[in-house]
Amino acid sequence: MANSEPDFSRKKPRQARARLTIDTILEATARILAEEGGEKLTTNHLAERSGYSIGTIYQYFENREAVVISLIERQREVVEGEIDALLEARRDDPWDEQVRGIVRLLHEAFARHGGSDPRLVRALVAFSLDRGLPEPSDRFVQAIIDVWRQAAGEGAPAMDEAEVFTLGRAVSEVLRRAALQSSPLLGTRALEEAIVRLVLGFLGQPGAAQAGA
Amino acid sequence: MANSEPDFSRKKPRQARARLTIDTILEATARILAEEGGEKLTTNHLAERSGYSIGTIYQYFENREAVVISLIERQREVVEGEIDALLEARRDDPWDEQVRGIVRLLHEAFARHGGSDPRLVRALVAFSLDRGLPEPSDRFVQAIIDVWRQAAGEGAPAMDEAEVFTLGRAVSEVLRRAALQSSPLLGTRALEEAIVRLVLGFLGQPGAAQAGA
Amino acid sequence: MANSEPDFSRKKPRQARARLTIDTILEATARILAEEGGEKLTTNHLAERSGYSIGTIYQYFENREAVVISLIERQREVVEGEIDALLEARRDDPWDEQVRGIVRLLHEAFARHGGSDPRLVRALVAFSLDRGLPEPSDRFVQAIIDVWRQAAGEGAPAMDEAEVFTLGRAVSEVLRRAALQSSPLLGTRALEEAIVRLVLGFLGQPGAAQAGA
Amino acid sequence: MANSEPDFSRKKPRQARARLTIDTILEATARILAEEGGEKLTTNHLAERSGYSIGTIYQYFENREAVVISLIERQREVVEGEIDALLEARRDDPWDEQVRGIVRLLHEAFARHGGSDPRLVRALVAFSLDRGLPEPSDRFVQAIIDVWRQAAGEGAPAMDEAEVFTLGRAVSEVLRRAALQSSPLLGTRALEEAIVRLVLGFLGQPGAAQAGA
DNA sequence: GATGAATGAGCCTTCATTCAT
DNA sequence: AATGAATGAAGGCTCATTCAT
Repeated sequence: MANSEPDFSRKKPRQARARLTIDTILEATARILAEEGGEKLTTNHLAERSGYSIGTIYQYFENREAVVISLIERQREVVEGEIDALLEARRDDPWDEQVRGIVRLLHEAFARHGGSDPRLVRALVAFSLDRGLPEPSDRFVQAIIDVWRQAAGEGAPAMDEAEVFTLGRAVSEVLRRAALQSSPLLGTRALEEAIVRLVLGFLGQPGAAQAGA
Repeated sequence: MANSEPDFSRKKPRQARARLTIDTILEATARILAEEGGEKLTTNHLAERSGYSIGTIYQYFENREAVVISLIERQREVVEGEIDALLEARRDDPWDEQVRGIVRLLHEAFARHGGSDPRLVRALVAFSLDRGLPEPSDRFVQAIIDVWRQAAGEGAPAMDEAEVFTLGRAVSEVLRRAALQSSPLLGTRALEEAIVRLVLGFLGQPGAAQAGA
Repeated sequence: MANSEPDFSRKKPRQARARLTIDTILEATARILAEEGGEKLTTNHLAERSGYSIGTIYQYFENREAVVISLIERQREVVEGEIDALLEARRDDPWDEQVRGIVRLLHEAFARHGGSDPRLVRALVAFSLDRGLPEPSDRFVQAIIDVWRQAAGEGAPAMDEAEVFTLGRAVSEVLRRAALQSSPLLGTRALEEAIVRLVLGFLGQPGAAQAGA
Repeated sequence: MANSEPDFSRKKPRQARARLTIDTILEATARILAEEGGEKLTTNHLAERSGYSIGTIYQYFENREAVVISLIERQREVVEGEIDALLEARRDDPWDEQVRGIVRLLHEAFARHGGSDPRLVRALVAFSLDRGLPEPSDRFVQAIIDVWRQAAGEGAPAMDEAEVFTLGRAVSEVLRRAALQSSPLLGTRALEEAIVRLVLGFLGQPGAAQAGA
């Protein structure tokens, strides 16, 4: 025990320090993207704004691209974590209320980031597109569908791939566009209502069993 | 009268030549974007692939960016023209059939371009995002709404801004994502059905008057 | 006689036209130099501002440099012509008055051009320097010395090369600098007096015979 | 105490290295200007001749122009330093001897640089003219005037702006022209005498108090 | 671990000049 | 005589990356 402590404490600070460095660099990256745009994200400039030297950046990231990818992954983790936690809390509401809740959560998440850092969102999306990076998983669509099927009972027809794709993309892309454009609609009750209407209309439409009937 | 012809023909060839040059350059641009990706669109490479010298490119475009913008505008014009023409032809179908028709047209347009040049679409979208360029006008949403309101009669409630935005974005972004990802769903009947379901569900949902009632 | 006329008139218009073209081009050159600076004197820009095409410019001038050299020569001719004419008119004044007159003429010439087109003067001088072009001949120094020697009589000691150089350069460079800097002194009585004092002091100094003594 | 040394030496080498790099680049710049002319001063060529890469040049100079400006400033500092030192040493000579001394110093300075690097002088002057850079301060004129006034006593009339300008320009421009033209007069006793005559004649002329009277 | 001087491929762009019409 | 589309060498400069300290 006494032995493991020193090793641990000797390592911990190092790891903690490394993590701090990485965090600082990623934060500087986000700041540049948000405030100055993707074109200003040069390694030299990143070194300057992060307070670390170029050499240090290359100590932690293989190349410039790796920094951006790392940032994207981190953003994704944060958003997914938020969604999971929020879904957890609403487990007992009636199904359409739960759907509304899910939409609201997503909406709020986008409103939070999109409202403050449209350029960051824009830069990251553009980057993802350009490299063909995968999009954040649509965990929330599955949640909506799960909620709906549970209410509809066993008899509800399965949704095919095209329907899942359509529902998922429709919701997330509407929000994303609003964020990208810094639309004044983002964060309003009206937008939330419209998206809820889109989802409920889709689920309640012929071709899908009437849920809760 | 016969005398004015020579003057005319002396100018005509020049303009025709210029137009040919511009077209060739834009085609080479599209080819590079589609086949090699946005990073390979350097002025030198474009000169090489277009068959013209760098100097010639700069005779017709102010800078590299202007070439891409020009290409985007041209693509937009083509797509909008197609949509207009197609809308014209379906004027007399029943309203939900017309909606289905509009969706199909859009779907086909995306399937055509997206299917063959996903990288081109990707590159152009990424470029548009990065510069904050305006999106192609959503003429088709208005068409859908017009068709629906005509069927619903005078009593149909007006759609608010959020609803128009949501419906328009949902349809176009679902298709765009499918094209960007080169999804195998693109062009399938299943995807078309799912989108139609999305639209009809939205229009038939409480909050909107029941059309055709 | 009747025969030569047609030939003449056929040639005259051509030559006149050519001269007009050349004049127009040179004027445009001077205008660019004066208004936009030497860096803007590109063949394309010159074509644009002169109203002639690039091809036409190359019809009359071997290359871009030749245009500037031609302009410099023309300027020199104009200035020298003015000086000669002015010297002619003062032939009978007393010698120190003649010296004053010569200085005033030079001063006025510089004030006229330098005051209005300091950038043109600057550009032409810089160009001359850069290519090592010869400076406008110092005809006026010789005039001053001639006037002085005539008054001093045969006994006046000859001026050596260094003295001629010094006197000539001193006068012309003081004026040129004033023009180049757009000095507010240029054109003032005070500057004229100071230069006259410089010249008379030089001529009246030991080492030179006292003129008119 | 001994401990502080390492920190110091860790920084020192860096600065020393940077200074060496800058010096080398400036020397290469002067060499190119002197040997090949201003047109050959391209960034690529400078990199080649300095032995550093293009990137290194841009690490220390904002752009090509900044290199030349830096060189001009350095030259100016050197010349002004020489003049100051030389003035200091002659403080006790009689006034006209002091004037002669000052002229000689200037003359020697020009003869030294101008004689060896006429193209360098030419290039730097042309550059200065083109950008409208300020001329090296005329510290020496003030020195001449100070010496003269001290000898003339309190009663000596003040020199007006035009007189100071004329005297200063006359001396420096005569020398500069000689350097620019690589005149064989440069460095000769005859030229020195002629300039001294110019100065003394100016100072002794009516309109200025007779010095030493 | 951290540093930052040095690198250099390669980018975008300019502009004098040619030549077919 | 006049045109101007086309050319392409060459220039200034950026920036991701390396490596000796």
